[in-house]
Amino acid sequence: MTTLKDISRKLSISVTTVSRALNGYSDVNEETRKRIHQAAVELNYRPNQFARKLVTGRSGLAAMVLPDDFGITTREIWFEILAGLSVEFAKHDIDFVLKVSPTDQIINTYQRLIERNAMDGFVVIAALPKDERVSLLARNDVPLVLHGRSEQVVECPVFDINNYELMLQSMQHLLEIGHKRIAFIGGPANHGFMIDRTRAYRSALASEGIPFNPDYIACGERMTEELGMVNSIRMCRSGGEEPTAFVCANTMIAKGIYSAMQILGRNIPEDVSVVAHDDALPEYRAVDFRPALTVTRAPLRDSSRPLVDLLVRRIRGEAVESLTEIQEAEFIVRASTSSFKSIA
Amino acid sequence: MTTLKDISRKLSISVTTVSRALNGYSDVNEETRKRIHQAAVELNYRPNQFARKLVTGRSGLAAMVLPDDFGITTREIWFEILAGLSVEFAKHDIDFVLKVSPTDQIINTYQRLIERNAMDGFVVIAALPKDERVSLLARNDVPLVLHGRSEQVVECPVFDINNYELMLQSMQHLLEIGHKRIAFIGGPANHGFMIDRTRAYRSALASEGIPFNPDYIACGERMTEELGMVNSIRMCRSGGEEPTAFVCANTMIAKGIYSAMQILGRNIPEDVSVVAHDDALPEYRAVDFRPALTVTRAPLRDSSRPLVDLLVRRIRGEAVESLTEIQEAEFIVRASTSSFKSIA
DNA sequence: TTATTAATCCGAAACGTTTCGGATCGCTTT
DNA sequence: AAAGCGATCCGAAACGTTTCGGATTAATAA
Repeated sequence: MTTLKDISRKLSISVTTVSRALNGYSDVNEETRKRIHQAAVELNYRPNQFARKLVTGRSGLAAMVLPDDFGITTREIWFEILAGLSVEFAKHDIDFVLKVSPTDQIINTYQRLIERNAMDGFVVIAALPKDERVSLLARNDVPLVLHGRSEQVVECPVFDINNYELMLQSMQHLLEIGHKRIAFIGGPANHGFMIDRTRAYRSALASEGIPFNPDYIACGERMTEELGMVNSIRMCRSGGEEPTAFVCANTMIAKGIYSAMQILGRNIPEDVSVVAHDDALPEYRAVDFRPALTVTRAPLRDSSRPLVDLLVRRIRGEAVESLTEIQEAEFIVRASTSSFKSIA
Repeated sequence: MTTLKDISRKLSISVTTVSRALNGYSDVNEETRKRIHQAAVELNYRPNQFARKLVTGRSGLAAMVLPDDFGITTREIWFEILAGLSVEFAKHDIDFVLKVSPTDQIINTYQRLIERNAMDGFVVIAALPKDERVSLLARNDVPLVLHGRSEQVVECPVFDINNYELMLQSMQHLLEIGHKRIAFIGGPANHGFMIDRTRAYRSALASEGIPFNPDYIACGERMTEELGMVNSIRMCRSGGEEPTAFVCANTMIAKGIYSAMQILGRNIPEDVSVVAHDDALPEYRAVDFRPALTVTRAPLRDSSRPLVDLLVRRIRGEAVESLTEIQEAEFIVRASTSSFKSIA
């Protein structure tokens, strides 16, 4: 392994200068910088991360810890997120470490990681309004980036999609084409994104003077096909008035509703309209639904870059105030929504 | 952050002795060791991994690099593997870093990681007979553990399931209950596990004097439902004699065959028998197949522990010869296989 | 001419460990 | 009494970087 000292010796230049040249300091002559760089590539020099960490305090490591029961979502989605983060971190020369922890040990795992002091930062996904993970990390002054907005006023960078707005768009679309009985099937009620979307749901209804019907809203721990299937069937069979439209927190739920409607002998979009939020998972392509699914679209893959960027900037010491990014979703009308014709 | 020096100062004992006490060396008095340990917990001492790495050369980091197109398998499976590795490494106080790399850059990625010299070891999955990753790592003397047997005689620990044996079991079962036209649908022909299983397939046939029919074997890059579906349909429609039994390299393929048979109007197990190898993924539970699927079973989850153990022992310097572990699969007969009755 | 300044460079300390090569002391053997 | 030994401890160097606080030189300003 070649070290600074090797380059220093070869060129008869001090270790200090070699270090400063390689790190782009201004107090080194342009020509010696050239020579140093050249020697560095010739000798195939790689800085020793650990020596560097020892003095700078940076480790070049960032982590994410996830529950071994996969929390609100599925393996595919986690993997999508992980893969994205890994490649984005790599661009900043940061190694991405994955910690899987028993669900009831999550906080302990964070605690240990913080104590060991080996991570430059964390990415925290699926923010709860009062998120213990966030407060623990923030309290210990370790950089984190949060996916999803947390209620607590916290000194940390945040990335999120505009959940309020995208829900509003879906609702307005359905309302415009005449729907009045609109159901919403989503994830855990306590999560940030659900709070925002529920708020938008209610406010859209209110703006049309439609009373809020609690039977038309369903929340489940896991946003799966099953959730969509079970709840849409329940809503249609409850004996009351059936919903004429469904909005779903993701495309898996929509898929479940498609199956349910087939079982119940309802046609999409003639009998019921369906719109979903689309994370753009390759396994659930909204365009491949039959009929093709109307969605608000915000690819999960696209969240990795901003998440990593925000965290890196935080680690570099940028002011937290500037580190917020809210992404707007795209609204794409396809064949799964059509205007509601009341039964003749 | 508390350091050795802090403990040393507090107890008026040299840093050396503190270090040696904490690391269990024998040349420190039992009583002072006690005091040191106590002080360590009082001060909440955590050794600085980076200082340690600097002198020992160990980083407490292990990595796995995977292709961004997920190679032979699916997101769920990768995630299952990742999760298992993460928790097992954690037991050895090793952080697990995940590298996702463009498929055509895999070797470069390894190269860079090796140069940076920041990983204690790698786990390499899905061995090819001549595996460039393996030879690269071995050549550079970096510890790795291999999942799947590689043809090349290589100085590295290996974990595998007994692919030859499990295939033999499936075949013998089918042969015993009278099947003669047995098809095999599996993964990429060049992978170690496929080579072993194909060998077993042919030798089982040979032992019954049944000629090998190349039309009855199908290999695909990705072992998915689609692969099972497409190939089983093709085999049944080829115009020649239809197979009376299928053996599948995993349960997803089996699922595809189930769908295909339904489409073709064939009943399982009356018309065709199906047996698969079962990695025990929660999403594809063989017992939940209708009819329940006969399998050779070797849970993927169970491979994490041996993989990690082998790698850790290799890192610690154990002789490679002792570091091989081959796991036998369990054979479980369920309802998807029944004796072949030639059409009356 | 002398003082100032800018451009380059460098020595040495520091980060927190581990480890090599003794040192000390009291006991046992000769 | 001298030598040897085991048990226990420790100083100092080393790992590879970064960085603080100058040092040197030549050009510029006074």
